[in-house]
Amino acid sequence: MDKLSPVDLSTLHERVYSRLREAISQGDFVPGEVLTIRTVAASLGTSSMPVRESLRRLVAEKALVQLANRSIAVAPFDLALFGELIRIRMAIESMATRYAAQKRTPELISRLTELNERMKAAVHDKDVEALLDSNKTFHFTIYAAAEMPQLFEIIQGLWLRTGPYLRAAYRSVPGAERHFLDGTRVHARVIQALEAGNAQRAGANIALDIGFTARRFGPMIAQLYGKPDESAQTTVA
Amino acid sequence: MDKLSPVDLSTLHERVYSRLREAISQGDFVPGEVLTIRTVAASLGTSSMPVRESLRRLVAEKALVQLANRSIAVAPFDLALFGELIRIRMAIESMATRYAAQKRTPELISRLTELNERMKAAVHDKDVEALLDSNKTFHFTIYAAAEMPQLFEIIQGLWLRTGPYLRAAYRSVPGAERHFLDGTRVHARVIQALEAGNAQRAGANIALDIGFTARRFGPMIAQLYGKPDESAQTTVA
DNA sequence: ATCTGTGATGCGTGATCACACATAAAACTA
DNA sequence: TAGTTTTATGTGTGATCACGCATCACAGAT
Repeated sequence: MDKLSPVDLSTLHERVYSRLREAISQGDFVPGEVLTIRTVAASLGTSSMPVRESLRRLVAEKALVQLANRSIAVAPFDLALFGELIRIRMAIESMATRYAAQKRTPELISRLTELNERMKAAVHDKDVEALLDSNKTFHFTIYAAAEMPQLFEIIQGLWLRTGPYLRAAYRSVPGAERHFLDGTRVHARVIQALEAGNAQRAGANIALDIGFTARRFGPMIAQLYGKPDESAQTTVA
Repeated sequence: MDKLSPVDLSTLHERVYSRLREAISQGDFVPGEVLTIRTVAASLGTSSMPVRESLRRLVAEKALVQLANRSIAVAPFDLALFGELIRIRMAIESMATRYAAQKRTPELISRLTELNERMKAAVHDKDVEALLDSNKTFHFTIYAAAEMPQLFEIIQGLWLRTGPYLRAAYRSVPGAERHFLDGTRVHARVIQALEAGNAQRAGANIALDIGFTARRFGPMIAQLYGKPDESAQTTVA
């Protein structure tokens, strides 16, 4: 009687959480959009209880923010905050890369080169979604190799907060693929440094990768999703 | 008509959250202890609803863990995890210190020297509680000076997870004050480096401070709170 | 024309309940 | 007596409801 595959025994609020997290991560919501419990519950076909807990968890992870009204909204874009997060990401992700360099294996190198090839192909095909996915996978493959689960989760939290903006920018900037052609070159240098066991150079290039894309798309994001006053300033200036 | 001070408009689950967080941070619970919703609710005089949300938030912040049974417990001590958190703390907090060095002011230097004097006095008085508080305040005064709120909150999260163990160790190790005599000396070097604007040296000394205390008390914690198998291994070895 | 009180509506918050599952004590069988 | 089944207790989960607060539109007053 072992014909039965194991049933999904996750709780409802876990599934709701995953769905919401995925949606936020992919930039499906516009920054600042208010999420009401009842509405989300209705559209997901559940009661409000699981939605409440999911929203509160996402607020704790700072993917969502709680307004003074006590309503919950997608984190609005803030250029200063974005800049700080990028600086933190540069420091933390290059640290993870340095650790990964110490634990490198031939398998890691070959997997990374393969992922970078896939990314080049996505650039050629102008397939934005595949591009973003291969880029993300490339980075997280390195961070996983560091074998520091806590650090890995911190990085995941940071991607959850910066990812949506970058995805939105990529999608709306015409010819954004060109930028990633340079990205694959930086990735190649990362692979090279990892293979040589040069932790410093590998980490520096990861930081370069992050900082470069942020500088390239940051102002674009501010224009897309900036607060009224910010965009007003931009328009005036 | 400005005689009226603003009333407290926090929600119940926020207050419950604060209470629990404070209790965890001070090591009032023993690692691994199971917290049942109904029990906590009863002892706090509320219904289960605010407790549920607080517990879930603390799980999201990894101060508590969710067991396979779905019950929620205080995070048990795990030496490998503790070691990783310390390594992360060394990297991140020294980074924050380097940023603080760039934004140093005379007021910061004088406040830090004052805090360090208070810490010396606590060592002399063998006042463990005052010792821990002045130490924590010293560190966070530096991190606040970096003016990177997101980084500050990440560090707070890391202290929430390593703090309880260290506090417990300090309290149970006889003559733990002696260790902090060395701590004040390291702190003095941090102040010196900050005053001189030597970001690298300031950061390195903060890392030294963290790593040193962790190495000093880590094994002690393992013996106090380690899992049965771990402590058995320790006893055998 | 501007400001202010009033009502309606929608939402978050917290209490309560029914249910399912886990654990362990108790009863039963071999 | 040892192993197995049954029962009982307790706990998390999710649904539902009552309440209070925030927001907005509208009407009346200044």
